[in-house]
Amino acid sequence: MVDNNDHIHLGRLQDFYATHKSLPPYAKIADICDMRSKAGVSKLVFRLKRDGFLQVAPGGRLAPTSRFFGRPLVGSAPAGFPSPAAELLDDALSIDDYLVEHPSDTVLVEVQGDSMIGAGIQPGDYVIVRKCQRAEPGQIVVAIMDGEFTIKYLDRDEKGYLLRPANAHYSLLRPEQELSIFGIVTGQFRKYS
Amino acid sequence: MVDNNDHIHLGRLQDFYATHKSLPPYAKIADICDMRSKAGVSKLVFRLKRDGFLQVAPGGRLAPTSRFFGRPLVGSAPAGFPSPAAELLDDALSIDDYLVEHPSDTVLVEVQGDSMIGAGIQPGDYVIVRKCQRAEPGQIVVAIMDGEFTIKYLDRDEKGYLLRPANAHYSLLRPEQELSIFGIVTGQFRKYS
DNA sequence: AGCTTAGGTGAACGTTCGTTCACCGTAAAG
DNA sequence: CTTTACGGTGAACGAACGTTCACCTAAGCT
Repeated sequence: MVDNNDHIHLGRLQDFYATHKSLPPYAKIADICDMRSKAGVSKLVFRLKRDGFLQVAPGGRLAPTSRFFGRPLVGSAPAGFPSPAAELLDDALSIDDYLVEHPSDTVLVEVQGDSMIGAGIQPGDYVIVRKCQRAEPGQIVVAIMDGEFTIKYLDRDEKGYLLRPANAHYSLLRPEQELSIFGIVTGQFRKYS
Repeated sequence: MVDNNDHIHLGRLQDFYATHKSLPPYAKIADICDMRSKAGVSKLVFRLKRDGFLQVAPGGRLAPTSRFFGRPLVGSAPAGFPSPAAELLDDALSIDDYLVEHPSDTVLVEVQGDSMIGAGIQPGDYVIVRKCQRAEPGQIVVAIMDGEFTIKYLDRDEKGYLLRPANAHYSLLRPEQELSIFGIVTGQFRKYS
């Protein structure tokens, strides 16, 4: 463990980033961390980079790493007591980052109907959809039928593609002529009031 | 509505930010957006600021606004064709903000087991848990039994509280003595590989 | 046609950036 | 009691920053 004040400085930076979604220039960091010289900041930044909290993004700007975000992820620890120490699992900074890999061509669609209830997709849920025309059998897709969105498994048999609901009360859909795919379902989320 | 290419440029910036958690300097933005001059970027940034996608953080750095993160929300529009124009209309929301109302006492728990499959909560999903000791019957809670997390409906009958799975293969759990509630499930999300 | 609007270009310019250097004070190690 | 290591200081400096300007081109309008 560290015996210096870097974790305090880091905390200040985390607060700033949480508020402004951006890291300030060195002069402002000095301000935030009660330092009086940019040279001190330069050394601080060196340490935080070395320790894996900061990195340099393309273009040269300072950027946070995944380690910069203290994110409470509690594992379903099978044994023992759920300790806060076991929280830090890596790789996702926020739910947004985890669910949306390509923001520019990703949209949300609200689920209507219970045709996918067997796949854990309920009415009122939102699905995260990456817009694209091509999809693989087995994927859950948003297709356009009769001008409406419909969410189904994409399947194919010897006669061609078909849309399969995850609900025994619905039947297979075989597109009349051409199947119009709006996008691929890459995620799903739901909120309990 | 816009008739220019700014939403494409914005998309590039969103992708960059999603990857690097930081906005690049103008020269790099020009690079990203296939522009050849910083002057063009300057005008682009002016427009994106005017339209509420960007702002200037303390220190003078460019920073995203909440609108920058808003994901286009495509309704299950019953009529008409889903036009890209309809997407950009203001129904944008940030998944984080939507799902997590109280960040300071909210944690994520990975779901293990299929005891809540009937409620659309599958193994591998994440549930958003607001830590608190009190819960109401009917809510989905994370309880601690034998040192392990367990996700169940909280119910109560004339004999007291009990934990009810959403899976016919599991049976009701009546806590031996005291029921230890870790938190209330306020949301759920899942990612498809 | 002629005019206007709007996005983009390329160069110039003053400002600000982050680095570097010698130096200071404290605290642990020899 | 030195010595060393380390975080921070203050000034100086070249490089990079974002703005500004005149100009270009294409599209829309009358």
